[in-house]
Amino acid sequence: MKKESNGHCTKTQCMNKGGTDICLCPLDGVIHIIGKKWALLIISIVGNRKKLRFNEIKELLGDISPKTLTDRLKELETLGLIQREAFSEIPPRVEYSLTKDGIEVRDAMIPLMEWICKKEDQNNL
Amino acid sequence: MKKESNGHCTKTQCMNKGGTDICLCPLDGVIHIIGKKWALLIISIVGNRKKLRFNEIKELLGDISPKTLTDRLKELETLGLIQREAFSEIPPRVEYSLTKDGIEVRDAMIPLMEWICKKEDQNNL
DNA sequence: CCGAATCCGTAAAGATACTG
DNA sequence: CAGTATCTTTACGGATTCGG
Repeated sequence: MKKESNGHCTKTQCMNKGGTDICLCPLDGVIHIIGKKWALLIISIVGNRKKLRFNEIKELLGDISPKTLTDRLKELETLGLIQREAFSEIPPRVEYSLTKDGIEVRDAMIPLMEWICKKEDQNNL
Repeated sequence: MKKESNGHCTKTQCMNKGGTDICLCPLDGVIHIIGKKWALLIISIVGNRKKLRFNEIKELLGDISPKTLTDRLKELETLGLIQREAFSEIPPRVEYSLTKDGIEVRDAMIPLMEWICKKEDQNNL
C-alpha cells in the first residue's frame, strides 16, 4: 500500500497505523463523491436491503429530495458502486443494488457507522 | 447495538453484518457533518500528524479555501472531534489536533481510506 | 506575518409541482 | 412510480481585509 514512487504522495498525506503507512492521497477522487451529502447513507441502506426501488430509498432516508437522490444515485452509478436496473413495466419499476465495489465500500464503512451509532447512543442517554 | 425500542429505528435503517443488526439511524446527526466535503480528509490528515497548524492543513489539502477550512474546523470542533489550541504569540499560532473521539473516528475510517487507495491504485495502473 | 472574518459570485442541495 | 423542471435556499470557493 506504499505509493511513494508514483507521484501521488509527494505531500505525504499518509496515516500511520501500527507502523504501516497508509496513503490517503485521492484528494480529487472517490472521496469527493462518497463524501457528499447522503452518499454514505445511500450505500448503507441499499446494502442493507440488497435491492431497493427509488421511492423506498427515499422513504428510508427521510428528508432527501428526489432531485438530490437522483443526482447521488447517478454519481454512485458512474463511480461503479451502485447498479441500476430498469424494468419496462407500467407502473415503471427501477431497482438499485450495490455492485461488487459498492459492497466493498459498505463493508469498509461499517466501523465508521458503528462509531456513529455508539456516539448517538451516548448522546441520547 | 440494537435500538428498536428507543424511537430511533422505526424506519429500520439497519445493516446486517454477520447476523447482527447495526443501526444507522443518525440521519440528522454526526454523518451530516463528517459526510461534508473535506471533513473526512481533515480528520485523516490531522490524525496523521498529531498536531497541525491552520496553513499546514491548508497546504496538505491542496485546494480548500480558507473559509471552508475554517467552517469545517469549527464544525468538527463543535462535534468534539478536533481540538483547537491558540497561542498568544506574534506571529500567531494555532494548533489543531484530534480529540479522543476524533482519534476513534479516524481509526474507524481507516478501512474506508484503504479501500479508496486500493481503488485509486487500480485506476492508475 | 498568521489565522481567520468579510464580501460576493458560483455551485450544490432542498421544496414543490409536474410528466412519461 | 420514477424521475424532471423550476425555483429558492444553502454551501462552497476566491479574493481581499483585519486583528493580534
